[in-house]
Amino acid sequence: MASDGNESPIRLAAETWESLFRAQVAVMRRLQAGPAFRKVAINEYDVLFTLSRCPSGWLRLNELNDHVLLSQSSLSRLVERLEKRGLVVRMAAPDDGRGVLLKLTEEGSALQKEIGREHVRDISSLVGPALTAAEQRELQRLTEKLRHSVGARPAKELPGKYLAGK
Amino acid sequence: MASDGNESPIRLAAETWESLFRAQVAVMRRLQAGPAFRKVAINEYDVLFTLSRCPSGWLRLNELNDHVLLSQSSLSRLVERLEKRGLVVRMAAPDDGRGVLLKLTEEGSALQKEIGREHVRDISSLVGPALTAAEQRELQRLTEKLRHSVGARPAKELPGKYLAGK
DNA sequence: CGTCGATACATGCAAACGCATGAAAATCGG
DNA sequence: CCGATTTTCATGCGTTTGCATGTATCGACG
Repeated sequence: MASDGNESPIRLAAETWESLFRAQVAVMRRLQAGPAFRKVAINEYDVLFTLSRCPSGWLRLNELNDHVLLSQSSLSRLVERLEKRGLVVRMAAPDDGRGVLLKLTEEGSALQKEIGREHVRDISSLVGPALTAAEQRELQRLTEKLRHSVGARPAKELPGKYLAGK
Repeated sequence: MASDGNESPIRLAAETWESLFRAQVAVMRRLQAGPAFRKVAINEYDVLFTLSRCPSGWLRLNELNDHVLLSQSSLSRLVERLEKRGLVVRMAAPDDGRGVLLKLTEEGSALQKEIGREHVRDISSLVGPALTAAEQRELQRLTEKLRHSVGARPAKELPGKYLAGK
C-alpha cells in the first residue's frame, strides 16, 4: 500500500526506511520476549556476540561502540557490568595508553554460545517462514549494501552540517 | 561475505536478521545524531508520527504500544510527558472505561510535521544514494512481508512456548 | 621538548526504562 | 446477577541510559 511505482524518490526512501524500521521493531519485540534474553539484555548479548566474532579475540572499546546502538558512556558502564559478572576482561591497550581492550572470558564465551544457539533458533523460526531462501539472500544483500553505504562511522561531530547542503 | 548460496536455512535466516539489524543500527545512529531530534527523542517522535498517521486522529494507548519498541509502563510515562508538553491530549475511551485515547494537539501536529520534514530529508540522504529505486522498492516489499509474517501482536504471554516446537 | 587540540575512556547526575504491582473496568462462567 | 479472571493503564522502585564533564594519552607543530 505505498509502492505505486512512480513516487518521489524522497518519499520512496522514507517509506523504505519506515518499513525496514517497523520490521526490525516487530522482530525485536518477539526476540526480546523470548526465553533467550532472561540472563542478559539484548545490548549485553550484542556485545558478547560481537566479541565472539572478533578474530583476534581482543577488541577496542571504541570499535565495539560502532556496532552497538549505545552512547560511549553507556557502553563503558555496560562493559563494567559484564566484567563484574565475569563475562569479559579488560586490558589496557599495549600501543595506546588511552585505549582499553576487551575479551570474552571462558564463561562469557560459553554463555554467548548458549544464548546464541537459542537466539538463532528464535530468529529462524521468525524469519524462516516469512521469506524464501532467495528472498532472504536478497534482503541480506540489500541491507548490507545499505549499511556499507551509510558507513559505520557517524562522523562523530558536525551537528547539522554533515548532510549535503540545503 | 556470507551468502555462499548453499548454507543451512537456519544460518541463512540468522545472517539475514543480523544484516537487517546492523543496517538499522547504522542508519539509526546517523538519524539520532542529526539535528531533527534535538527537541524530541526518537521514541517520542515515533509516537507523534504514529498518531499523525491515524485516520480518526484518536488512538488507543495499547494499539500504540504495538508500534513502538517500549514497555507498556514506559509508554505510559512517555505519553504523560508529551501531554505535559502540550503535544498530545488524553481522553477516556467512550466505549471502554479502562482505555485511554490519544490525539495530537495543534502544536503536536505542527511539531510532528516540522520534524517529519527534516527526518525525511535525513533519511533520503542516507537511503537514496545507497540503493536504486528498484532496490528500495524490493527492500520495502521484503521488510513488509517479514513484518506481516511476524505479526504485530507478540502474543503477550506464553513465555517459552510460542515458538513452534523443536 | 613544550604547548595545544583531538581522542579514548570514566564518572556525576538527572532522565528514562523495565519489572512488579495496584486499581478500575470489562468479560467470562455459573 | 455475582464472583473469578482478564484486560488496561498508572505507579513505586531499582537499573540503565545519555549528556556534560573530567582525566589521561596521543599526535601535530613550532
